[in-house]
Amino acid sequence: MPLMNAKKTRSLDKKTQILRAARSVVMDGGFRELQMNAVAAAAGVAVGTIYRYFSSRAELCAAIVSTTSQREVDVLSGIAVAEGAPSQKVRDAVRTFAARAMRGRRLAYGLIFEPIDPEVENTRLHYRRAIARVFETIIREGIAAGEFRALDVEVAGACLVGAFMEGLVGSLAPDTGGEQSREDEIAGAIAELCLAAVALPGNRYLISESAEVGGV
Amino acid sequence: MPLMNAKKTRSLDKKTQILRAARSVVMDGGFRELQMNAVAAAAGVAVGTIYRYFSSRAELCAAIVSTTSQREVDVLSGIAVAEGAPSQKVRDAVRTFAARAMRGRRLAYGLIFEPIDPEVENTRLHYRRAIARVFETIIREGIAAGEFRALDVEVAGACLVGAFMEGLVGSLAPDTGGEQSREDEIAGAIAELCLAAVALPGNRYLISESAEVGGV
Amino acid sequence: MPLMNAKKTRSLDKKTQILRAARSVVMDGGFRELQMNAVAAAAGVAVGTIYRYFSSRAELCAAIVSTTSQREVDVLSGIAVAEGAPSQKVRDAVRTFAARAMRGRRLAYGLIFEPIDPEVENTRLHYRRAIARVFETIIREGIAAGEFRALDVEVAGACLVGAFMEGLVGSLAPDTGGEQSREDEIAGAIAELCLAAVALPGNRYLISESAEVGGV
Amino acid sequence: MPLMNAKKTRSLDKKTQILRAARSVVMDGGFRELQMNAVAAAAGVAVGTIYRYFSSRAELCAAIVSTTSQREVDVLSGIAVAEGAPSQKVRDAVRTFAARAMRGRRLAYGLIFEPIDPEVENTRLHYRRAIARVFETIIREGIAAGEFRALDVEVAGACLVGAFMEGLVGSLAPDTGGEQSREDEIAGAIAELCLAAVALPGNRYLISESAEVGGV
DNA sequence: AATGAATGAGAATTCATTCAT
DNA sequence: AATGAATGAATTCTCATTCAT
Repeated sequence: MPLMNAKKTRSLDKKTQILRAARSVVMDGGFRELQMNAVAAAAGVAVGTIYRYFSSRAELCAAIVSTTSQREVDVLSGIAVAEGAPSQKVRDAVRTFAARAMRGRRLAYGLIFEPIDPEVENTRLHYRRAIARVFETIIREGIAAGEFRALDVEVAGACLVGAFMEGLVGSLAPDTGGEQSREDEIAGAIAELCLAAVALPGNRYLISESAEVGGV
Repeated sequence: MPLMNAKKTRSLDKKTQILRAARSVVMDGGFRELQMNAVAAAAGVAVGTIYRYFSSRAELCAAIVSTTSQREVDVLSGIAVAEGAPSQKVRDAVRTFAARAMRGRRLAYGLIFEPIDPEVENTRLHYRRAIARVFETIIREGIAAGEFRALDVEVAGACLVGAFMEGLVGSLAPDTGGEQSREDEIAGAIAELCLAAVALPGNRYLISESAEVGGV
Repeated sequence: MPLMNAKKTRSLDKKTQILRAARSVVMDGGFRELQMNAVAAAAGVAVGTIYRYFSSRAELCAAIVSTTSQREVDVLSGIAVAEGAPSQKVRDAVRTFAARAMRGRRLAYGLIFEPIDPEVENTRLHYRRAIARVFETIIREGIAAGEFRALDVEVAGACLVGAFMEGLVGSLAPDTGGEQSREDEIAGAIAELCLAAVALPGNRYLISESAEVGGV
Repeated sequence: MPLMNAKKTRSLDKKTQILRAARSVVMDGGFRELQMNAVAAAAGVAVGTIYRYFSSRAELCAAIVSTTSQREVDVLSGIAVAEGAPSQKVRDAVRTFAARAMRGRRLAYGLIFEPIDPEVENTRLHYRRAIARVFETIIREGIAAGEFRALDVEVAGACLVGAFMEGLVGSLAPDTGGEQSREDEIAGAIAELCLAAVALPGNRYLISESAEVGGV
């Protein structure tokens, strides 16, 4: 039993190791660069070994999408179900996602937007929807709490995701060289914009006009 | 002279014919499916014929991006420079883009988001930025007119593009089967959300709260 | 009749025009660059027109080899049958060929050496042999006249051709920039070497040892 | 360690196997016939396998030129630096080259003369020059030893290479069917001619006149 | 279980040749 | 007779997948 556990552990380790290598390859060059040879080299294993753990390239892609996205979904879900005002949750969610996405811009982007392989499309869409759904939850709560307008929740969820993804990792700031303050500033601006997109005009969590005028 | 015109016209026709076929291939399967054989088959010409008009696959991709995007940029620019309140322009731009994007969802989406080929990337980014810039123009005008908040214009432009692209052609409504009214409804909701994202709380162009509450 | 003549003349003109264009293309880039489109462009005619005069690319190649080589054969033959000492004829033949080959180095070289197309191989070999045969004639005459050694005439003919072709247009002097004196000098050196290769040691046409030692 | 050696040996074997197959393809039809499919078929491997060992067709060509030529250069160099009279070295070099070139006529010829690919041209010219240089070395030594005339060494080197290559594998004796005595005879005749081309008239290594007159 | 050499289907591109105008 | 657009076979190179060791 301990032996089998050891084996299992070992196997899991190797699988993880491959998955991490694959992820780092995608971070550098997008899914286009996810070639089995490259992953094998990065993971320090043979190509054949990858196939012991992933039955095909498509499955490896799906696994990357799945595990990476799930982590984001989990983090965001944590924010969504916590105590606090929905308005503040929108802010937190966006800023949290921002902070995580800034490292691994390419991967984050690919997960949400880049069409990879017809076979992986379902997985990708699944998690993209999942992320949108977290926002939908917050929005729903915000509407109930009288902080947000009465929106079409699905539309709003998708829009928020699109807005901050494009704001964060899209055409904007393709590489600020890791300048932290600028990234924070952008993340903050995006968060405010997302909040404003759904908030009721009178929402007290909105940055007051005067403050903003003074601030920027 | 008429002969040359005829020739030229013919040539253009064939080029257009290939371009259209290529576009339809992309609409169905994304740029990944843009294989020369497939385009040739779709256009009803031989593979070699494509190369008379486009020197490489990359150039064909770029031509698709370029012509299709330019049309959208033009349409949006027309809205941006017209007379009228910036708030209304945001609405119009989003709704116009929506109406156009609904046909050719996959293509419109691909043009903005899908990484294609390193060689075509510049073209794609160029037009993506161009579309964002149209919105920046409107936003700048809106700030000056006291309708919008004092935003980071670049950030806001990108976010709006992301928001409505994702809202329109992303995970949402992968195919409503062309049900017009539903599509209009969504486009309207997105437009309001985009406007709210940038508008000053007191903006008189915002749909009044009461009306909205009653509406959904 | 004059009309038909005119036509015929025109046709011949066009054929010649194409042939010349083709030759110039080969001069620039070797037979590898002899593409029908390139020839058509250079000749100022349509591709299809080439096929009215030459049934295939191979035939066009053959025609280039044939006409160009025949001219060289004729010139060399003229030297071979003229009055004079065989020793002097070797010198003259080499120097004459040299002068002609220097312009159109690439073509001259290609005619003798470059394998083109299996279909053209026979033509090429024919003329290559023809040039060698001219030298064989001179060599035979020189042996009879007691100026040359009793050589295997065929071997000697081939060697002389190889020697001066390689000396003239091969690795040596890839481009002297048209410096005439240097080219003449090389041609002279090659001619002496070729003569020495076949001459009897006591041959009075050989440059005297003392002169040479002093000269170089 | 033995394992790695075994691996390495195997790899080398396969690379060699491919290289040999490629060489035999060139021997049959020149570099023009060196198509990846043909080589794969001849080597009994898949096309992709070739690319494991040679990154491109050009590199495969270059490898053929390089390895084959280097061997010839080495053999000739051995003769050039050995003890003995320069006159005898010229004879030996030519005869040795002849013996080796007779097998693989087409390849030997191609290595020196056939333009292959712009990318491979440098490699080919490098070895062609290298072979010429070996002869230059001998010639220089012969001049110093008072056996050869005071020649332009570069010109003479090139001419000798051209002479014996053309004599051996050119238009002459396209296939004697492997009749050894005839081949030897030709090689001998070429060697004498090459020697005479550079020797001083009184050179005692030259076959005496009387003997020769009687001989042929 | 791990390896990595071998595989070969597939994709882009070229260019001689044809043929409707 | 001339045109030149169209053709498509041929060729190089790639990379996911397999399998003997």
